[in-house]
Amino acid sequence: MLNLKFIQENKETVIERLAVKNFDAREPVEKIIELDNLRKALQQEAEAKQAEMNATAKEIGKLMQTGQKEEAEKARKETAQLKNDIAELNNRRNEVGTQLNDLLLRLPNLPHISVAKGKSDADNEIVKIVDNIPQKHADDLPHWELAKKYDLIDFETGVKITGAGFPLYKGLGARLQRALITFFLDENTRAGYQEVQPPLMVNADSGYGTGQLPDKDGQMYYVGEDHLYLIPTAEVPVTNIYRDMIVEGERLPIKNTAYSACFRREAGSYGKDVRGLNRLHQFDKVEIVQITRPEVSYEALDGMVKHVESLLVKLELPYRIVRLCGGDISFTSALTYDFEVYSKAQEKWLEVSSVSNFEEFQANRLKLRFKDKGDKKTTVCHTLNGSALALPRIVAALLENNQCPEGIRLPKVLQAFMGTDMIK
RNA sequence: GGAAAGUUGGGUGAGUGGCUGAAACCAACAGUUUGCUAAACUGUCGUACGGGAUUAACUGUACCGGGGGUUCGAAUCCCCCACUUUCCGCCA
Repeated sequence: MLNLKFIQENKETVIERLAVKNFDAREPVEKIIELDNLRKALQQEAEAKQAEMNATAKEIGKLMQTGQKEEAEKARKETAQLKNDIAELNNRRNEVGTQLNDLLLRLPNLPHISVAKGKSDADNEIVKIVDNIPQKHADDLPHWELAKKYDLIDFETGVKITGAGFPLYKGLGARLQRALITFFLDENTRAGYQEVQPPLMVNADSGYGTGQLPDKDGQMYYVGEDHLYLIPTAEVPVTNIYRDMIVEGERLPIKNTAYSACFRREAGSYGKDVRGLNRLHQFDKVEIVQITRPEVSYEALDGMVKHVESLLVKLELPYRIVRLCGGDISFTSALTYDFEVYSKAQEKWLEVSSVSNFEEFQANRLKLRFKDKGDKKTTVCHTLNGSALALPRIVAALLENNQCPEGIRLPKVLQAFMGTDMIK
């Protein structure tokens, strides 16, 4: 959520910058300013009357105590009109406040100044691409066939148990999941991220805190009976650890990493790129989250990008780093780098990580601020997160790229976890 | 699923209608004292939204789980809801 004062003072900038995200903000922004001004006026009027009311009430109290019943009675009668006025003013203010808040919640984050306008992922800028892109051989198999051949993943049984998009991992396939999760968590911990294991369901407050609600309502699985949402990413519970907090400045930056299963309904995204592991309703991911002082958040973002890159290097996967254009960047993000790995048999780039700086956007909703020792003022933090990494497409690329006549070679860093250097 | 108790400031915890934005203690911060440490003492010590010239002093209002009500006046009384804890039941 954008800061109201900022919108007031930078109306045109807000509209221009949101246009980069292909979001026409003129109408909502003007409405927001109008409502905010109205709210202030109503507040001032109501508070002035309330102050008068409070003073009268105090007086009545004194009169009663000193036994001046008649005077008290007289004063009491005078409060009736005030009371009505205040009630009416407050009603109007609440109405205005609700409308205002609703508009604010639906306004996307401003893209960083460096973000280019663009329509879709076709306009993203490739900032780095490695040069060892593998060539497809005629007899290369896509990962879903390799998974079957080596009995690693059973999609059909997943369908039987639950439905499409819920694969059953088996044998070395299951072990590979465990190996990757452990590897990622170990690497992230070594890089200074404290490991946490969060709940897999969250309440609505948490959903609003990180911006999934109301924007992504309908994309999350909802457990109606208990009003809980299955998390689409560990970002949600982990970032919400710090909701409604004023942290000590010296604790920053806060760095957390968490493994979680992730659940996504993916409503409306059928038809394309859904084969095998490319798109699932349930998948495993290890996430990294940072909470920083505003002035260093872009440094932190660079650090996270470097870190994620190091994971891909260690896994010996061909990758590229993409800087998202305005049209492809998410509702909540100011700047996002996507990591994609090349999957040889599909001859396709697969997104495996998205590393974003949300600046104040989430922190405003979360009411996440910090205060330095001896300082009176609180400052809103910046929040960032990234996948490090999402498993399914990593697995897809590992299987496809490392297939050879003898089986599937495993990168060195996974061999100890897997107990073998080759899936046969 | 059944029953009971509870939800107050960073923590513990007092407070059953006006003098309570909230005692006391602890923690924290600043200072005095001190050869150093410790102790002692003094002071400061919530947040949000307004006003004040958008950075001050100062000042208004709100906030004691959330929402509504009674009242001139509510942390305190009433209603609804959420959550937490404990006991019983069930169960990994």
